[in-house]
Amino acid sequence: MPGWPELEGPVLDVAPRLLGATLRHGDVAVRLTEVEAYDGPDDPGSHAYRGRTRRNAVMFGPSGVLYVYFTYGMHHCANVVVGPVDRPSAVLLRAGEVVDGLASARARRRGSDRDLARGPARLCQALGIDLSHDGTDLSRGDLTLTLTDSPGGDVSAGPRVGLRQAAERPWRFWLTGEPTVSTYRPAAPLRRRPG
DNA sequence: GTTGCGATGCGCT
DNA sequence: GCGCATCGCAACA
Repeated sequence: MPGWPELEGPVLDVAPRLLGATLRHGDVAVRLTEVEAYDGPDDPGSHAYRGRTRRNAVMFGPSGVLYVYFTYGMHHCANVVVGPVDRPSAVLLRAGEVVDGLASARARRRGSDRDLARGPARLCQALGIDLSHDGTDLSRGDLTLTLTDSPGGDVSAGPRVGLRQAAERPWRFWLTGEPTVSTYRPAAPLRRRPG
């Protein structure tokens, strides 16, 4: 199947081009301000690094599809699938600015407007995205991605957030100076519980 | 602004 | 069983 031509290139090229794009679900729209690249077969930090499983299956499909996963027992995170079929790459949507449907987004989340979609799980919450949206084609329907020619600002790059594997790769991209970009927190070593 | 830590359930070894 | 592409809250600066 065709996929989405603008998203077919290498993930490191495509990821920064998603900055400034708009993800809309129903009446809520978010302008993306921070994203992170995952390059399946060569990336120890990627869900697809160890091959295809039930969870990561949509990463192996056509570009322009949403990959949603559930983590920490309570949070959802959303990615845009990128690259050709069988190259399981994706771009994690880390943060954005709510540009439409503010009332609906506020109803789903507590906190300041700036924080509504600041962080990958918050972004999903503000947009009402969950596992039922895994595999959704973003080119049509109720959940859509609209690309932009210009991100609307300078792009910065730096280390990925929250990973223990290959976090040092500078594969996180954000719009310089945007207040909605999530605060950087490196992955912490796990402490073993006593007993 | 920062750091520390518990919540909570599923995917994977 | 272990670990997680996280968050919110408390405490501190």
